[in-house]
Amino acid sequence: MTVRTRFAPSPTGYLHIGGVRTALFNWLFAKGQGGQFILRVDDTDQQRNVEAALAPILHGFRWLGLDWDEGPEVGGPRAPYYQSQRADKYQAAAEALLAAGAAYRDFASTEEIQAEREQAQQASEQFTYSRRWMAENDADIAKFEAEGRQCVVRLKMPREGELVHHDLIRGEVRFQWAREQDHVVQRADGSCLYHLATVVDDQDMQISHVIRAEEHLSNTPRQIFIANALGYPLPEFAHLPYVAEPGSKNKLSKRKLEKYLKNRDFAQLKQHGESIAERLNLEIDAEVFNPVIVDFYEQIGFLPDALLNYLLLLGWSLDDHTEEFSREEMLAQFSLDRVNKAPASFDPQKLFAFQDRAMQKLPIKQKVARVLPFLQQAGAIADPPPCDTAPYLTKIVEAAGDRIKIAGDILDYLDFYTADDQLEYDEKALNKRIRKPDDAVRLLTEFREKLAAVEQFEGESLEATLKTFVEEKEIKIGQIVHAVRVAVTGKAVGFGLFETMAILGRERCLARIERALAQ
RNA sequence: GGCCCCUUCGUCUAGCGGUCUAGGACUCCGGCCUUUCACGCCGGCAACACGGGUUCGAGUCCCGUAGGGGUCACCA
Repeated sequence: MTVRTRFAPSPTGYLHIGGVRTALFNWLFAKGQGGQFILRVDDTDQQRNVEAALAPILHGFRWLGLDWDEGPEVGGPRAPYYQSQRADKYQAAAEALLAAGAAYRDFASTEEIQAEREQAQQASEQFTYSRRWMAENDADIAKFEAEGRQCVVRLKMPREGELVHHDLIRGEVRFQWAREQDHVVQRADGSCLYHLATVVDDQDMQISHVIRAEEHLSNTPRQIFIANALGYPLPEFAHLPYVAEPGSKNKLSKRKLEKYLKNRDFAQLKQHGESIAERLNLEIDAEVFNPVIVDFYEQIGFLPDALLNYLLLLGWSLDDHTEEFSREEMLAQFSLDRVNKAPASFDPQKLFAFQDRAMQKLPIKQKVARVLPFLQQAGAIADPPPCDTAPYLTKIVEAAGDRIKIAGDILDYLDFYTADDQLEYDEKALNKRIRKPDDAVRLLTEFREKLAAVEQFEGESLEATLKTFVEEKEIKIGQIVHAVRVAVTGKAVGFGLFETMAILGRERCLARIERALAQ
C-alpha cells in the first residue's frame, strides 16, 4: 500500500507555525516511505477570495521546501483539490447516507434545536436531540414541508455501544456512541459540512494516514461513523499533540499576540524582527508580522531548514542526544511511534538557537547569497548587483563570523556601505571613546598618521602597527583601539578592528578618522 | 459541566522494572579566552505532580487524586 497523507488548510491568509508542524509530520511520514503528500483546500465555508487567502499559505510551503505531490497549482489525478469544487461528491455521499439509513432529513428549526439544547443544559443533562422533526418517510416530508419547514441532513448516530479504535499515537481510544450528537452534514441550501467533506475526500484521494492535531480526536468517531456507513475502508489515524504557547500549555493561537508579547523571549524575537523590518522599510502587517506565523521568519532571513529542524523536535525525538537533522536525515529517521503525547510549548529561544547553529554551518558563499537581498532591499546595493559586489561582501560576511544569526542581521553592518561623509556616529560611543578621554584626540591623530604610512593595509600589518604604536606611546591597548573603532565604524561594537579596517581600505579609514576628529 | 487526552529540570526531551546518586539540548548563573561584540571552552543551578498498590526492586506497570489541556456548531 502506498502511503498517502494530506494537509488540509483552510484559506485564512496566513500559515500558522502549529499548522506547519502538522504538515511537516505528514510530509515526513509520507515522503520518508516513498509515498505522497497531498494538499487539499478546506474551503467549504469560505466563499470569497479563496485564492488570495491561500496564496500566502502556498508561498510558505514553498519557502519551507515542503512540496506537495497533488493539490492546488500542481493538480493531480484526484482533482479538484478544493472542497468548494467538490460539492457533487458530497451531495452523492449525503444521499448514500440517507439511503443507508445512517442519516435522516431533519425539519427542526435552529431555534427549536437550541431550545432543546438549553433545556438539557438546565437539567444538567447531556443534550440528545429528540428527533422530533425527523422525517422517516415521504409522508413526514410532505407534512413538514406543508408547514413551511426546511430540512437539513443529520447523522443518525447510534445511541448505545462504544467505539474502540486504535490511534497510531494515542493507542487505544474508546468512545461511547451515545455521547455523540446527530451532527448536521448538509445544510438546507444543499451545501455540505466539513465532517462529511473530509471523509469523502480522504476516501476519494486515497489517504492512507490521517495525521492531524489532537483537537480533531473527538471528531474522529463521527468521521468513522460516516466512513463505515458509506462502506469506506478506514484510514489510519494519528493525533498529534498541539503546539502550545510559550510558557503555557494552551494551544498556540494567532489571536493572542498581545498576551505572548508579555513573554520575554517571544517579545525579544519579535523585536529582533522589527528592527530588521524597520531598516528594510518594510511595511509591517501586524496580522502577519508575528512569530506565530511563518511569513515572519522568511521576512527577516531565517533559514527554512532551521525552522523545520526546530519544529521536528517539537513533539518528536530520535534519541537522547541527536538534535540536528538535515532534510535527508529527517526523512530517513522520522517515525510516528516516537511522537510524544503531551503538548509542547513553542520556545522562541530554542528556535533561535537552531537558526544560530544552522547559520554557523552555512558555507560562506551561501551566507553571502542569503544576505545580499537584504542589502539590496535596504538600498545599500543595487539590483542587479554591480560585479564587484561579491568579493567585498564576502569579506564582510567572513569578518562578521558568527555575528550574523539571521540574514537580516547584515543590516547591523550597513556602515560598510555608507559613504564616509555620511557615516553617523553613535553619540554615546563618541563621547566615551573620543571626546572624553584626555589623550584620545591626540592619540587618534597620531595613529592616523601611522596608518597613512603603513605599507600593507591588511589585518596582520595593521595589528602590528597598532602594537608598535602602543609600545611607543607607553599606553594601554584599550586607549587607542576603542577610539579607532568608533572613528571608523561610528559604533562601539563590531567585529575585529583590523579586519574591519582592511575591508574599508586605507583611504576610507583615514577619511573616517579625520571626520571623527572633527566631531 | 459532560466526554476525551495529557503530566520527567523554566522550556524541548531521553528513559519502554534493576545500568537513574535520572542523561542531552536551550535558557539562566559563574569563570576562561578577548581590542568591543559575537563565537568558543570549562563549571554550576535545576525535574520523575501527589497518594495508594503490584514487585525482591517503580520515573518506568495498575488504581485513585490533583493539575493542565482539547472538545462539545447548520466553523474547519
